[in-house]
Amino acid sequence: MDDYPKTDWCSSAHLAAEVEALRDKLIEVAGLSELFKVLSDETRTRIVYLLAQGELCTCDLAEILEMSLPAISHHLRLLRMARLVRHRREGKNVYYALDDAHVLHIIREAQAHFREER
Amino acid sequence: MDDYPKTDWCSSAHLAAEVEALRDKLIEVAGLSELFKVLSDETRTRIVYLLAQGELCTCDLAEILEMSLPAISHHLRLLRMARLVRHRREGKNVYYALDDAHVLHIIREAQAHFREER
DNA sequence: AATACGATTAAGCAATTGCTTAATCGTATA
DNA sequence: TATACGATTAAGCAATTGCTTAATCGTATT
Repeated sequence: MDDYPKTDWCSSAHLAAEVEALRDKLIEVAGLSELFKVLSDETRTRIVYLLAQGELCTCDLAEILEMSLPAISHHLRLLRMARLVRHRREGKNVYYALDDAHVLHIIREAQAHFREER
Repeated sequence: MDDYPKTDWCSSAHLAAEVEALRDKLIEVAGLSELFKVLSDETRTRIVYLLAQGELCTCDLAEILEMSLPAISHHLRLLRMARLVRHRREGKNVYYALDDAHVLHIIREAQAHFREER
Protein backbone atom coordinates (compact mmCIF):
# COMPACT_ATOMS: atom_id res chain seq x y z
CA MET A 1 0.00 0.00 0.00
CA ASP A 2 1.07 3.54 -0.51
CA ASP A 3 0.89 6.30 2.01
CA TYR A 4 1.48 8.79 -0.78
CA PRO A 5 -1.55 10.71 -2.01
CA LYS A 6 -2.15 9.28 -5.43
CA THR A 7 -2.10 11.52 -8.45
CA ASP A 8 -4.69 11.06 -11.12
CA TRP A 9 -1.93 10.57 -13.62
CA CYS A 10 0.39 7.65 -13.17
CA SER A 11 1.56 5.08 -10.67
CA SER A 12 4.83 6.77 -9.79
CA ALA A 13 2.91 8.80 -7.23
CA HIS A 14 4.72 11.81 -5.87
CA LEU A 15 4.01 14.02 -2.92
CA ALA A 16 2.53 17.34 -3.87
CA ALA A 17 5.48 18.87 -2.03
CA GLU A 18 7.97 17.08 -4.28
CA VAL A 19 6.17 18.27 -7.37
CA GLU A 20 6.07 21.79 -6.01
CA ALA A 21 9.78 21.72 -5.17
CA LEU A 22 10.64 20.70 -8.72
CA ARG A 23 8.37 23.39 -10.12
CA ASP A 24 10.19 25.97 -8.02
CA LYS A 25 13.49 24.76 -9.43
CA LEU A 26 12.29 25.77 -12.88
CA ILE A 27 12.49 29.44 -11.98
CA GLU A 28 16.26 29.08 -12.42
CA VAL A 29 15.91 28.43 -16.14
CA ALA A 30 13.06 30.85 -16.85
CA GLY A 31 13.60 32.74 -20.07
CA LEU A 32 16.83 30.92 -20.85
CA SER A 33 15.44 29.39 -24.01
CA GLU A 34 15.26 32.90 -25.47
CA LEU A 35 19.03 32.87 -25.72
CA PHE A 36 19.06 29.42 -27.31
CA LYS A 37 16.39 30.56 -29.75
CA VAL A 38 18.79 33.19 -31.00
CA LEU A 39 21.48 30.56 -31.56
CA SER A 40 19.03 28.05 -33.02
CA ASP A 41 19.43 29.54 -36.48
CA GLU A 42 22.49 28.36 -38.39
CA THR A 43 23.12 31.79 -39.90
CA ARG A 44 23.18 33.46 -36.49
CA THR A 45 25.54 30.90 -35.01
CA ARG A 46 27.77 31.55 -38.00
CA ILE A 47 27.62 35.32 -37.48
CA VAL A 48 28.51 34.92 -33.82
CA TYR A 49 31.46 32.72 -34.72
CA LEU A 50 32.67 35.10 -37.40
CA LEU A 51 32.49 38.05 -35.02
CA ALA A 52 34.46 36.02 -32.50
CA GLN A 53 37.33 36.18 -34.99
CA GLY A 54 37.08 39.96 -35.22
CA GLU A 55 34.96 43.00 -36.01
CA LEU A 56 33.00 42.95 -39.29
CA CYS A 57 30.52 45.27 -40.96
CA THR A 58 27.10 44.21 -42.22
CA CYS A 59 28.13 43.98 -45.85
CA ASP A 60 31.21 41.92 -44.95
CA LEU A 61 28.92 39.39 -43.32
CA ALA A 62 26.60 39.45 -46.31
CA GLU A 63 29.53 38.75 -48.62
CA ILE A 64 31.08 35.99 -46.53
CA LEU A 65 27.76 34.25 -45.89
CA GLU A 66 26.49 34.91 -49.41
CA MET A 67 23.22 36.35 -48.21
CA SER A 68 21.27 39.56 -48.83
CA LEU A 69 21.84 42.65 -46.71
CA PRO A 70 18.28 42.73 -45.36
CA ALA A 71 18.55 39.10 -44.29
CA ILE A 72 21.82 39.73 -42.44
CA SER A 73 20.47 42.93 -40.94
CA HIS A 74 17.46 41.03 -39.65
CA HIS A 75 19.66 38.49 -37.89
CA LEU A 76 21.89 41.19 -36.45
CA ARG A 77 18.85 42.86 -34.94
CA LEU A 78 18.01 39.67 -33.04
CA LEU A 79 21.62 39.28 -31.90
CA ARG A 80 21.57 42.89 -30.73
CA MET A 81 18.35 42.40 -28.78
CA ALA A 82 19.87 39.37 -27.07
CA ARG A 83 22.87 41.53 -26.17
CA LEU A 84 25.24 39.14 -27.90
CA VAL A 85 26.78 41.78 -30.17
CA ARG A 86 27.58 45.46 -30.01
CA HIS A 87 27.78 47.83 -32.95
CA ARG A 88 29.37 51.11 -33.85
CA ARG A 89 28.98 53.29 -36.91
CA GLU A 90 32.00 54.35 -38.92
CA GLY A 91 30.97 56.52 -41.82
CA LYS A 92 28.52 54.61 -43.94
CA ASN A 93 29.38 51.26 -42.42
CA VAL A 94 28.17 49.71 -39.19
CA TYR A 95 30.66 47.41 -37.54
CA TYR A 96 29.60 44.57 -35.30
CA ALA A 97 31.58 42.74 -32.65
CA LEU A 98 30.92 40.03 -30.12
CA ASP A 99 29.78 41.47 -26.81
CA ASP A 100 29.60 38.35 -24.69
CA ALA A 101 32.23 35.89 -23.53
CA HIS A 102 29.67 33.34 -22.39
CA VAL A 103 28.28 32.71 -25.83
CA LEU A 104 31.67 31.43 -26.98
CA HIS A 105 31.82 29.06 -24.01
CA ILE A 106 28.35 27.87 -24.96
CA ILE A 107 29.53 27.16 -28.49
CA ARG A 108 32.58 25.27 -27.21
CA GLU A 109 30.38 23.06 -25.03
CA ALA A 110 28.08 22.42 -27.96
CA GLN A 111 31.09 21.37 -30.01
CA ALA A 112 32.13 18.99 -27.22
CA HIS A 113 28.65 17.48 -27.18
CA PHE A 114 28.81 17.00 -30.92
CA ARG A 115 32.19 15.28 -30.83
CA GLU A 116 30.80 12.65 -28.46
CA GLU A 117 27.76 11.93 -30.58
CA ARG A 118 29.23 9.29 -32.83
CA MET B 1 19.96 36.76 -53.23
CA ASP B 2 22.66 36.59 -55.87
CA ASP B 3 21.01 39.22 -58.02
CA TYR B 4 20.75 41.60 -55.10
CA PRO B 5 22.06 45.06 -56.07
CA LYS B 6 25.55 44.58 -54.72
CA THR B 7 28.23 46.92 -55.93
CA ASP B 8 31.84 45.95 -56.34
CA TRP B 9 32.41 45.38 -52.65
CA CYS B 10 31.81 47.52 -49.59
CA SER B 11 34.44 50.03 -48.55
CA SER B 12 35.97 47.77 -45.92
CA ALA B 13 37.72 46.03 -48.79
CA HIS B 14 38.91 42.52 -48.03
CA LEU B 15 41.11 40.16 -49.91
CA ALA B 16 39.37 37.19 -51.42
CA ALA B 17 41.77 35.06 -49.39
CA GLU B 18 40.57 36.64 -46.14
CA VAL B 19 36.96 35.97 -47.03
CA GLU B 20 37.77 32.38 -47.91
CA ALA B 21 39.67 31.86 -44.65
CA LEU B 22 36.68 33.06 -42.66
CA ARG B 23 34.35 30.82 -44.65
CA ASP B 24 36.57 27.86 -43.83
CA LYS B 25 36.34 28.72 -40.15
CA LEU B 26 32.59 28.18 -40.34
CA ILE B 27 33.04 24.46 -40.75
CA GLU B 28 33.78 24.35 -37.03
CA VAL B 29 30.23 25.38 -36.14
CA ALA B 30 28.41 23.41 -38.85
CA GLY B 31 25.27 21.76 -37.53
CA LEU B 32 25.73 23.22 -34.06
CA SER B 33 22.51 25.18 -34.25
CA GLU B 34 20.62 21.88 -34.30
CA LEU B 35 21.50 21.44 -30.65
CA PHE B 36 20.45 24.99 -29.81
CA LYS B 37 17.21 24.43 -31.69
CA VAL B 38 16.39 21.64 -29.26
CA LEU B 39 16.99 23.95 -26.31
CA SER B 40 15.21 26.87 -27.94
CA ASP B 41 11.86 25.68 -26.64
CA GLU B 42 11.12 26.66 -23.05
CA THR B 43 9.43 23.33 -22.29
CA ARG B 44 12.46 21.35 -23.44
CA THR B 45 14.89 23.45 -21.42
CA ARG B 46 12.63 22.81 -18.44
CA ILE B 47 12.59 19.06 -19.09
CA VAL B 48 16.37 18.99 -19.34
CA TYR B 49 16.68 20.89 -16.08
CA LEU B 50 14.18 18.64 -14.30
CA LEU B 51 16.01 15.52 -15.47
CA ALA B 52 19.23 17.04 -14.21
CA GLN B 53 17.70 16.76 -10.73
CA GLY B 54 16.91 13.08 -11.23
CA GLU B 55 15.14 10.44 -13.28
CA LEU B 56 11.47 11.04 -14.09
CA CYS B 57 8.85 9.23 -16.15
CA THR B 58 6.80 10.80 -18.91
CA CYS B 59 3.71 11.27 -16.79
CA ASP B 60 5.73 12.83 -13.96
CA LEU B 61 6.93 15.44 -16.40
CA ALA B 62 3.39 15.95 -17.68
CA GLU B 63 2.14 16.57 -14.16
CA ILE B 64 4.99 18.86 -13.08
CA LEU B 65 4.82 20.91 -16.27
CA GLU B 66 1.02 20.75 -16.42
CA MET B 67 1.01 19.63 -20.03
CA SER B 68 -0.57 16.77 -21.97
CA LEU B 69 1.20 13.43 -22.37
CA PRO B 70 1.42 13.68 -26.15
CA ALA B 71 2.97 17.12 -25.91
CA ILE B 72 5.61 15.90 -23.42
CA SER B 73 6.22 12.77 -25.47
CA HIS B 74 6.79 14.89 -28.54
CA HIS B 75 9.42 16.96 -26.78
CA LEU B 76 11.12 13.87 -25.34
CA ARG B 77 11.43 12.47 -28.83
CA LEU B 78 13.38 15.52 -29.94
CA LEU B 79 15.59 15.37 -26.84
CA ARG B 80 16.22 11.69 -27.56
CA MET B 81 17.15 12.38 -31.18
CA ALA B 82 19.63 15.02 -30.01
CA ARG B 83 21.09 12.42 -27.62
CA LEU B 84 20.45 14.66 -24.65
CA VAL B 85 18.41 12.09 -22.70
CA ARG B 86 18.33 8.33 -22.33
CA HIS B 87 15.30 6.25 -21.43
CA ARG B 88 14.48 2.88 -19.90
CA ARG B 89 11.19 1.09 -19.54
CA GLU B 90 10.03 -0.12 -16.14
CA GLY B 91 6.71 -1.86 -16.44
CA LYS B 92 4.23 0.53 -17.93
CA ASN B 93 6.36 3.58 -17.30
CA VAL B 94 9.25 4.95 -19.30
CA TYR B 95 11.85 6.76 -17.25
CA TYR B 96 14.03 9.46 -18.70
CA ALA B 97 17.36 10.78 -17.48
CA LEU B 98 19.92 13.29 -18.64
CA ASP B 99 22.53 11.70 -20.87
CA ASP B 100 24.89 14.60 -21.43
CA ALA B 101 27.11 16.58 -19.09
CA HIS B 102 27.74 19.32 -21.64
CA VAL B 103 24.16 20.45 -21.82
CA LEU B 104 24.23 21.39 -18.15
CA HIS B 105 27.37 23.44 -18.72
CA ILE B 106 25.62 25.13 -21.60
CA ILE B 107 22.72 26.02 -19.33
CA ARG B 108 25.07 27.36 -16.65
CA GLU B 109 26.77 29.62 -19.20
CA ALA B 110 23.40 30.83 -20.40
CA GLN B 111 22.48 31.67 -16.83
CA ALA B 112 25.73 33.61 -16.47
CA HIS B 113 24.94 35.55 -19.65
CA PHE B 114 21.50 36.36 -18.29
CA ARG B 115 22.81 37.58 -14.95
CA GLU B 116 24.96 40.15 -16.74
CA GLU B 117 22.10 41.49 -18.82
CA ARG B 118 20.63 43.87 -16.30
C1' DA C 1 21.68 70.46 -52.66
C1' DA C 2 22.02 66.22 -55.17
C1' DT C 3 23.68 61.76 -55.41
C1' DA C 4 25.55 57.33 -53.88
C1' DC C 5 25.71 53.66 -50.90
C1' DG C 6 25.60 50.95 -46.64
C1' DA C 7 22.14 49.76 -43.42
C1' DT C 8 17.62 49.19 -41.65
C1' DT C 9 12.70 48.60 -41.72
C1' DA C 10 8.09 47.09 -43.65
C1' DA C 11 4.95 44.01 -45.87
C1' DG C 12 4.02 39.63 -47.59
C1' DC C 13 4.92 34.78 -48.33
C1' DA C 14 6.39 29.80 -47.79
C1' DA C 15 8.16 26.68 -44.41
C1' DT C 16 8.48 25.18 -39.81
C1' DT C 17 6.94 24.45 -35.09
C1' DG C 18 4.15 23.03 -31.08
C1' DC C 19 -0.09 22.05 -29.72
C1' DT C 20 -4.63 19.43 -29.94
C1' DT C 21 -7.56 15.16 -30.46
C1' DA C 22 -7.84 10.48 -31.89
C1' DA C 23 -5.82 6.19 -32.76
C1' DT C 24 -2.34 2.72 -31.67
C1' DC C 25 1.39 0.26 -29.16
C1' DG C 26 3.40 -2.20 -24.97
C1' DT C 27 3.15 -4.08 -20.59
C1' DA C 28 0.92 -5.53 -16.31
C1' DT C 29 -2.93 -7.37 -14.00
C1' DA C 30 -7.67 -9.20 -13.15
C1' DT D 1 -7.65 -13.54 -22.69
C1' DA D 2 -9.59 -9.19 -21.73
C1' DT D 3 -8.94 -4.89 -19.66
C1' DA D 4 -6.44 -0.87 -17.97
C1' DC D 5 -3.11 2.46 -18.39
C1' DG D 6 1.25 4.72 -19.56
C1' DA D 7 3.43 6.02 -23.73
C1' DT D 8 3.85 6.99 -28.48
C1' DT D 9 2.39 8.22 -33.06
C1' DA D 10 -0.65 10.46 -36.66
C1' DA D 11 -3.31 14.10 -38.65
C1' DG D 12 -4.62 18.71 -38.61
C1' DC D 13 -4.41 23.47 -37.07
C1' DA D 14 -2.80 28.13 -35.36
C1' DA D 15 1.32 30.66 -34.47
C1' DT D 16 5.98 31.67 -35.46
C1' DT D 17 10.07 32.14 -38.34
C1' DG D 18 13.22 33.56 -42.08
C1' DC D 19 13.36 34.92 -46.41
C1' DT D 20 12.08 38.12 -50.34
C1' DT D 21 11.22 42.77 -52.57
C1' DA D 22 10.46 47.55 -51.95
C1' DA D 23 10.84 51.61 -49.40
C1' DT D 24 13.33 54.49 -46.14
C1' DC D 25 17.12 56.21 -43.17
C1' DG D 26 21.97 58.04 -42.27
C1' DT D 27 26.26 59.52 -43.71
C1' DA D 28 29.80 60.84 -47.05
C1' DT D 29 31.00 62.68 -51.46
C1' DT D 30 30.34 65.57 -55.42
